[in-house]
Amino acid sequence: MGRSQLLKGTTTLLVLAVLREGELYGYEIAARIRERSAAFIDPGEGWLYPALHRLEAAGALEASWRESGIGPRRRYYRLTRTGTRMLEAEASEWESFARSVRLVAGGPADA
Amino acid sequence: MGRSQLLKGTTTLLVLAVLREGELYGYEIAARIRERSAAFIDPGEGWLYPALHRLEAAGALEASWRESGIGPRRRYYRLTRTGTRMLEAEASEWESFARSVRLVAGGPADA
DNA sequence: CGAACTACCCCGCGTGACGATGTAGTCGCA
DNA sequence: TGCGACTACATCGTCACGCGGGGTAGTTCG
Repeated sequence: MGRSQLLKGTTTLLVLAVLREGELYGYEIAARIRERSAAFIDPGEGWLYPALHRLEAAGALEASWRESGIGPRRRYYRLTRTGTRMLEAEASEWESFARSVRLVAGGPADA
Repeated sequence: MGRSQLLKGTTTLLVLAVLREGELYGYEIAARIRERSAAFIDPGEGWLYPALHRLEAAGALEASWRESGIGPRRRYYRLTRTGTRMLEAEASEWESFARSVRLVAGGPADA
C-alpha cells in the first residue's frame, strides 16, 4: 500500500507524456505507461478515463472517435498546444519536487 | 495548484529521513525539511503532527516530552528499529516510483 | 462473451484555518 | 525605575474540506 498515494499529482504528467509521441486511445495509453514504467505503474481505468476527461475539459487534449474495424470504436486523444505547455510545466514541477525529496531523503551530506 | 498533490505518500519518507540524524522535535522537523528542500517543501502543521502521531502509533517513532527551559515544552521524536526499516522501505519505494515516472515522462529515447 | 470505454462512490490524506499554551520582549504609566 | 499589560513568536495540536486515485459495476458494439 505504499505507492498508492504517490501517484497523486503525477497522473497528468504521465498521460500527457505518453501522448507526446502522437495520438493514442485510452487502452493504449494505459499500456504505454505500464510498459515504460516496467510494469511498476499500472493505470487503473478508474482514474485513467476521468483524467482524460479532465484534461480534455481543460483544453489540454483533443479527442475523436474512430472505428477500428476490428472491435469497438476507439477514442483517440492528442495533445493541443495548451497540453504541450502543460506537459512542460508538469514535467519541470515534478523535476523540482523529485529533487527536493531527494535532497531531504538523501541524507545530510549527499546529492 | 501544481504540486498540491505531489506530496501525497512522501510525507512518511520525509519525516523519517530527517530523523535519521537523531532526535528532533516537531517544529524543528518542519524547519529541517524546509531548509533541506530549499524551501520548496513547506510542511503544514495540518499534516506534520498527524503524521508524527501516525508514525508513533505505528511503532516507527518514539517520543518524549522535554522542557526546553526557554519556551513551550517540546516533543522529541526518534526512530525506532521499526522506523529505520520503514525508512529504508519508503526510500526504495520512492526511488522506484521516481524512476518509473522518469521513464515514462522522460520521452521515447532518453534516460 | 469480450474489448474498449464510462460512471459512480469511497476514502486516505494533504490543505488551510484556527486554537491553546508558554516565554520573552516591549511599552505604558505612576 | 518598576511592574503589569500587551505583543511577538515558538511549539503542539485539532478540524472541516476537497482533490483525486481505487474499485467496480454498467454500457456499447462486434
